[in-house]
Amino acid sequence: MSFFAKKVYRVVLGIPMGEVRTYKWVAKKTGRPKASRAVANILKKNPLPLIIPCHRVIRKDGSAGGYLWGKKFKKRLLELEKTLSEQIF
DNA sequence: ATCATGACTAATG
DNA sequence: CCATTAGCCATGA
Repeated sequence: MSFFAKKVYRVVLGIPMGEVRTYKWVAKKTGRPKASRAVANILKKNPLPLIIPCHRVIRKDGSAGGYLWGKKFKKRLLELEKTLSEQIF
């Protein structure tokens, strides 16, 4: 576990349910504004797929981006979280 | 140190 | 939607 990776996970863990952030946004929070690609690398290797909400990190252009279990599942999960968070809060 | 990889970004076609 | 080009950077071999 590198220092950079820990910061990435910590930042991603802080993304609220029903909301999304971009790889670039996460990169900037880690202090490396141009390391969006490196952020993607870290998330791909993330040790806790179900705990770390890496599905809330999407592309700058709005598309889902990649996902361990497929981008289409990623989109559905995001919509589910959005509707659920609206009902709960 | 060097090299390849990739869940990126931006621009272009 | 797809493909290419160039820039970018942590990671692992």
